[in-house]
Amino acid sequence: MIRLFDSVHAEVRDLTLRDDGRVSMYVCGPTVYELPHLGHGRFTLVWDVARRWFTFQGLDVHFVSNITDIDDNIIARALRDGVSEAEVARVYENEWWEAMTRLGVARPTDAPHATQYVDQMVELISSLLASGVAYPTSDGVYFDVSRVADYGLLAGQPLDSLRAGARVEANDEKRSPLDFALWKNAKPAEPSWPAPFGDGRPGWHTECVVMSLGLLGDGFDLHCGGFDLKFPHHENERAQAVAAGRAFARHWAHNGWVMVGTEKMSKSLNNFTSLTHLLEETDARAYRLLVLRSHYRSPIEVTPATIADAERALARLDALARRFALPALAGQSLEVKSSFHWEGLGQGLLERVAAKLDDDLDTPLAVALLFDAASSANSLADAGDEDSARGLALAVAALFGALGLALESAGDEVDEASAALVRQRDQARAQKDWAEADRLRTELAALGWTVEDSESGTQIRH
RNA sequence: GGCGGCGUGGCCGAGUGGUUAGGCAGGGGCCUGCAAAGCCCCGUACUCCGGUUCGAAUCCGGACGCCGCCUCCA
Repeated sequence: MIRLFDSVHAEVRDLTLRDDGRVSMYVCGPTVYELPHLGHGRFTLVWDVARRWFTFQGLDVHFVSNITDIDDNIIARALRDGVSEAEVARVYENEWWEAMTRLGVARPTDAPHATQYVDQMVELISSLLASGVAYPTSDGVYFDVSRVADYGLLAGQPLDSLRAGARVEANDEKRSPLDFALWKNAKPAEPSWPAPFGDGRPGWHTECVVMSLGLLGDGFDLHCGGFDLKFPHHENERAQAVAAGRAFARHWAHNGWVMVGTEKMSKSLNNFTSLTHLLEETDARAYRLLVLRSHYRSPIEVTPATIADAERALARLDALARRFALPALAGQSLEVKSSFHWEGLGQGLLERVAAKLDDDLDTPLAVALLFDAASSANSLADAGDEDSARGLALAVAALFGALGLALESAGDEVDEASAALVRQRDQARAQKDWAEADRLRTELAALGWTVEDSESGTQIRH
């Protein structure tokens, strides 16, 4: 049984599924109007890991994550850049998938676009208007939060105290400052869609509720996203579903944010670092390992120092992969437990790691166990027990693969000039000409190579 | 103001009422022609003040500090 912290109940509880053996999960995706930042990288990695783990454990996962391709920010960006909204969305959606590919985040089963669900949004809004839960104003259609009895469930506060702290500016036509826009009336030169209650475009909260219910159906299993979406976004999604008489998510899970120093990385603080930029200069696996080494609900700091730390830890794992010539795993493919052979030490490792991951995705402890196992594998091999060592190392690679982290056993490509130096060095060493051997090592080092001697001769890597 | 989270050794970062988290960096050793990689050993930490307990970093109370949500945000 997989257990997960549920944001509504504020405790770890069993992940009970609507359909046995199948998980339906929705993760709020990006609004595509700029390059993805580190926070996007965090949440996609966290939920990619969750999805991969569920899959590894034999569950059939239906993973939906949307692309919001119409919204205020996109319109503003289009105006600034002098291009169409569709063009802004196209450009930044491409950047998004490019970054996801580099991060090794597997494609969602479905990645719906908001603009392709407008008809269903109009339908929902019409029904909410008909039942009196929604009301029109001069600039759009709003949702009356007082009509949902348990509004505030996700916020963990009753409506009154939420209202008391409301920072939204007063709007005479809104019945409550917490009421939110379901539909924004068309403005000149802005994209709009026809609707019986007036041409316009959908509000953000309406997009996600329609897409999640549309693709996963009523009472789907798990709704995920960053903590900052818990309220008001997820609260408002849920409110619409409840008002429409539809069962919404059975479980809610939220991930911690990325910190910049002591502050949260966020739009309003304008302190975000582009994920695209990070991936241009570092091994994307380092970010994944950094994410895996802290709990998904804790905040993390992503800085050159923490990334470098992760890169050095990664080097240790790659060295293990080279030593045992472990197969490359992960990438876009999702691993499944049953496709590996588990026995002996590997079986024991699997059981211990699985116990941690099944318990609220405790990746930091799982990773600690895997590093321990890596040391054991090396130790066993040093002691001459190659079979046990290799079995354990294979299990380590399989489990990292399950989490989407591919260990690299392939050496770097060696150019002919460097290869010639390697041959010369082997010759010098065979003749015990240590001075020449050391000279050649220095020469290789100057070309950026780290030299390692082995039974099969000089090996070099970057 | 309401609600929630956090404060761990040089750094990152877990965790349980009593026994080594793990990684990085550092020191010593083994291995090596010398290295690299690997292995072994080493730090005895938990904001502060009370309390509960045979025993608390881990439970309770308080103080201090920090952060988040109640606008947009992953």
